Amino acid sequence: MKKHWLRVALDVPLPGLFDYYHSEAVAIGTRVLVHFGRRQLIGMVIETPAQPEFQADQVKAVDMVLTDVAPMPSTWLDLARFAANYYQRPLGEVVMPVLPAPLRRPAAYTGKRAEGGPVARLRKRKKAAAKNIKAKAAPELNAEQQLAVDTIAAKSGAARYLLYGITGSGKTETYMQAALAVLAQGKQVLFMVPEINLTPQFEQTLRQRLVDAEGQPYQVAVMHSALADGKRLEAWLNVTEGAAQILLGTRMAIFAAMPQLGLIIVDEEHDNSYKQQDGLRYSARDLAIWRGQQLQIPVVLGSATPSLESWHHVQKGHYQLLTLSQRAKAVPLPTIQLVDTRRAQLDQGWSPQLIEALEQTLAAGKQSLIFINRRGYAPVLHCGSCGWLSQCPHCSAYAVLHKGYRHYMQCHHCGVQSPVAKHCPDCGNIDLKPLGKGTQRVEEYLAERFPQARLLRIDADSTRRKGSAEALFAQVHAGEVDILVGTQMVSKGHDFSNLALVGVLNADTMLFAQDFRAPERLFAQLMQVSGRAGRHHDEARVLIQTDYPDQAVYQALLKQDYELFAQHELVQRETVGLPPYAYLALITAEAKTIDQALAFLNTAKQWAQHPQMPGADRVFLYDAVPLRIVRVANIERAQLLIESQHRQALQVFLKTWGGQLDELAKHYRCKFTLEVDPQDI
DNA sequence: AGCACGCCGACT
DNA sequence: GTCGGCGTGCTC
Repeated sequence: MKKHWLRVALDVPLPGLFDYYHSEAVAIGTRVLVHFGRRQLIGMVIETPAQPEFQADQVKAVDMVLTDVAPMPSTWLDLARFAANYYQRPLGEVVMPVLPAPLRRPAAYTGKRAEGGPVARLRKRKKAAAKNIKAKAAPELNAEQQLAVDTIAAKSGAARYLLYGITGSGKTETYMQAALAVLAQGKQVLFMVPEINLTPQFEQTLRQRLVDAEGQPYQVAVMHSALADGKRLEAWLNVTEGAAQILLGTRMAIFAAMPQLGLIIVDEEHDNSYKQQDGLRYSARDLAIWRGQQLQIPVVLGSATPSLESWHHVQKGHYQLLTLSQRAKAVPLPTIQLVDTRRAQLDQGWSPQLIEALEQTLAAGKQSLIFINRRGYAPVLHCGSCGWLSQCPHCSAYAVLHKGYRHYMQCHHCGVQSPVAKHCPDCGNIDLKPLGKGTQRVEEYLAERFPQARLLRIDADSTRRKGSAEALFAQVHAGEVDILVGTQMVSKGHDFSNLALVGVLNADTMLFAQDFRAPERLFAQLMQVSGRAGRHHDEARVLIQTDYPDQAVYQALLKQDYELFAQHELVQRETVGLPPYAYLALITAEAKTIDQALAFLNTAKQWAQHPQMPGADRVFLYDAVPLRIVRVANIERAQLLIESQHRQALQVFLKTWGGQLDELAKHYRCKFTLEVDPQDI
């Protein structure tokens, strides 16, 4: 019997592919059921070599060739290969986890109830009739929107656009019309959104607006992680087999195989949730750009506050800028005011201006939103009388107070430690306090101060139960709430028609987080939350309390001027050599003791300095530092930042160096992760 | 990552 | 006497 050798990708954290054989030829991209050690796994055939690389007498036969779906196409495998290489993970950790669970679960094929496999069982179930959707007519586009649509539709081949438009400027309608032009050519469209459960109306808009010339709706498939296995499989089959023309999904949707893909749209492209935070740590936005290039199709990134990476690409001429500067409904932008809290008589953190605004809004029968940031606890040392902050002498970052058996200040960027200042170096004040107080008392205070107001808090805690977020938002829309207290959850998607006031309490704690992207996030967040107010209302106000009204980010917010902010921030980034002027990778090590984690990272750094290490002369390694939250579940964590001016040099370096770290980690009894293009430092 | 083997502590 | 803790070694 002839043995057909197969090299199979398996979802195991081991480098490389695994050799198997089969009695007949198997096409590349086919899934196979195999024995691996003592367990059974489903993997994917990646190569069909003439000879195995592994010792031939130890190569096992494949248990089953799974032909219930077509082999994955070669362009899809190229995308997976690129992602595996770029993010430094084995190919099996890319190709398998991105498939719907039933397609990679052995029990779905071998179990007692597995007859025919999950795909056959799905097909056997009676197909529900398509919902009758009432199509909506196309609204008239303004000149800017029309220009954007025409520009996107005019060019064939690869093209990258940044659709830069303020809240309410009609980005969504621009997407729709651009999509319609592509759909009319018989092509598919991929829409990506940060979090689907926060934007349910987006799906409705797609279904209502995307109809063909005869008024027949195009088929929409939806994909996100909260979807049940069967539903996800169904959506996946619909797009891969071309039955659905539109895929609306979160970051995972970038890995859907779409045979006729003709346009990719990434809405809110600056949003952090496009970056996967475990396993393969990919950026769906960046992969969208790659995929557009690969397939020679246009990619549209949309945002009111683009990532500085994308803005930089515009300035370099890599992306074409499409600007929407007019509000579609001719409603003026809300006015933004800064409340200088150094000069205000605060009552438990509340300025008289904000209290007065709340009173007025209540009296007018309008709604208010108090926006709070739960992650505002970075203990930057702060002088209340002159505003001094514990700036690191070597970086554009702040040294953070470490409390423990001994107290010290440390910059998490360069690792430099210093003693805790006993008095303010600028004015001598001895009453230095860490900035960043808790926010739990916000609701209590409001309840006390405004006993007649109906309060509602929307955050991760209050919406833990499935579906409860929608119920809470419905209360706001129904006018059952006077003052809404919310975290960043409320800043996305929802459009509150009666909202006339937004108050921001602890913005400064967001600004002085040790992450260099903190100002960028703060700006995007506050612009976005401001956009919740006054979308149907002509006198909406936003009040931001701050000790630092002169900071560039607040001055830009005051003018609602993204370009001013981006310009300022890019100069800073260039000066200190941070993205988008440099490329980063981050190693995070976990061990029983912080010493083990640090020893592992320090040795790894020494290895990097070996003259023979490829790319080492063009990368810079910072010192290993403990994480801000060092200890989690009895594991201590430290990290090491790697920087290079050259993406390719960093890639080459990581490939060799990163490949040697498994062995080293074992020696120090560490676990580690390597993240390319980290978003959170 | 799983999964099994293997060698030491507190229980029916 | 066993149940079970998690160290360590292997997976084509």
